[in-house]
Amino acid sequence: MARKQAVRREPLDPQRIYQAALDFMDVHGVDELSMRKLAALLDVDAMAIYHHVPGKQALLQGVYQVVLEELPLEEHAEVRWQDALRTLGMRFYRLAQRHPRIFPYLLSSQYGTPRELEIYQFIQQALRRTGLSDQDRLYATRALYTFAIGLASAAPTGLRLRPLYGEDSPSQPCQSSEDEVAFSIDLLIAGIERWLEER
Amino acid sequence: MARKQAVRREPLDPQRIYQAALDFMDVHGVDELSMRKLAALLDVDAMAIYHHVPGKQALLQGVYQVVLEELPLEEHAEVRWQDALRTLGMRFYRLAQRHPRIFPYLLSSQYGTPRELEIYQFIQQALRRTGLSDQDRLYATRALYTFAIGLASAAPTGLRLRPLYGEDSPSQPCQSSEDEVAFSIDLLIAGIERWLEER
DNA sequence: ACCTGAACACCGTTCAAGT
DNA sequence: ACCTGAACACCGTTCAAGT
Repeated sequence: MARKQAVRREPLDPQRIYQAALDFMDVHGVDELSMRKLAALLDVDAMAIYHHVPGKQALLQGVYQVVLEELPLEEHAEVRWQDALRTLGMRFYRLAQRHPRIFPYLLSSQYGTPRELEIYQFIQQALRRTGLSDQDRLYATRALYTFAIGLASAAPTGLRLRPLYGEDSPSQPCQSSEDEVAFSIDLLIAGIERWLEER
Repeated sequence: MARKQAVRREPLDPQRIYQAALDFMDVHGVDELSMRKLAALLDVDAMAIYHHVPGKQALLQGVYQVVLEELPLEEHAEVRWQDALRTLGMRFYRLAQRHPRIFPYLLSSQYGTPRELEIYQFIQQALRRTGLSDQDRLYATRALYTFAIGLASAAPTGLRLRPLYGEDSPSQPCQSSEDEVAFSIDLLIAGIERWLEER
C-alpha cells in the first residue's frame, strides 16, 4: 500500500492523463469513462485531475489530439499529389480502425484540435500541386476532409448498418476493408483529375 | 394547474416523446437533455417515459429516426442517376443544417436506424443504373454514404475548424455552403463516371 | 505546488405502489 | 393500462483544507 504509493510518484501531467483515458476508452468504450474512474486508474484522488485538465470536455479534446498525433504527416514533396492523398487516406482509415470505440464519438465533440488543422493543411498542400484555382482547391480540400470524417465515423462499425441486416445476408456490407477504402479515395481523386481535364 | 392537466391528456406515445426531445435538443443541444427535463417538458413524472421508451439510448435512436424521416426519398426512376444522387446529397446536407446541434452527435451513437438503411438502399438503387459491377456498386454506395456521414458530421460547424483559425482569416473555410457541397458531390459523381469510361 | 475529501446539484434507472 | 415517488448507484465540478 505504502509501497504502491512509492512506486509511482511522477507528478501527473496532462499527457499521462490523456493516455490513460485513451487506453481505458479503447477497452471499455467512451460511455464508461468517468473522471472518478480515471482518477482511480491513475491512483489519485478524483479531483487531482482538475489541476492539470480543466474539465471533461478538455480531457476528451486532449485525447483526440493524442490519437491524431499517431497519424504520420511527413510530406515528401516529390511524390505525386494522388499518392500523397491516397497514403494519407489509408493511414487515417487504419488509425480509425485502431480506435474503433472512440473515433466516432470524438468526432462529434464539436471543437477541433490543432492536429486536425495540420491534417487539413496537408491536404491543401497536396492539392496545390494540381493547379486547381484557389476556390476549387478549397472546395476539394473540404470534400476530402469531409470524406475522412465520414470514414472515421463509419468505417469502424461497418457503416453502422450491421444491426439492420440479418446475420444471413453475406453479400451485404458489414465490414469495410482496405480495398473498399482505397476504391473510395480513388473515386475522389479521379473526380479531381476529371475536373482538371475539363477545366 | 388542474386546468393544465385537463388540457393535455393524450396518453404519451413514443412519437410525441421523440418529437419533444428533438425540439428541446435543437434549441439547447444534446448534452442538456435529460430524462427528467424531458419528462417535465411533457408535464409528466420522470419515469413515465420508461413505459414507452426503454431507455435513453433508445430515445436518441428514436429521435434520429424521426429526423431522418424528414428526408424525402421518393424515387423517380426516369431521372438520371447523377441527378438522383445530387438531389439526395443536397437534401441530406440541408437536413443536417436544420439540426446542426444534434446531427453530429446522433451519428456517433453507433447503431443505425431503419431509415438509414432506406437511404443506403436509395443510393444503391440509383447506382444500379450505372452498369457498375456488383462489387464496384457496393463500394461506390458506401463511398457515397460515408461522404454523407462526413457531411452531416462536419457541415453544420464548418468542418469543426472554426476555433482554430483566427477571426481575421476571411479566406479560410469557416462556413460550408450549398455551392461547396454541390462541388463535393459532383466530384464523387465525376469519379464514378470516369471509372465507367475506363472499365 | 500538488493533492485530498466533503459537499452540491445533478444524472439514468429500478421497483413497489398508486389510480 | 398508465403513471407516480422514493430510492440506488452513480455523475461532473466547487471549494476549503491539508502537506
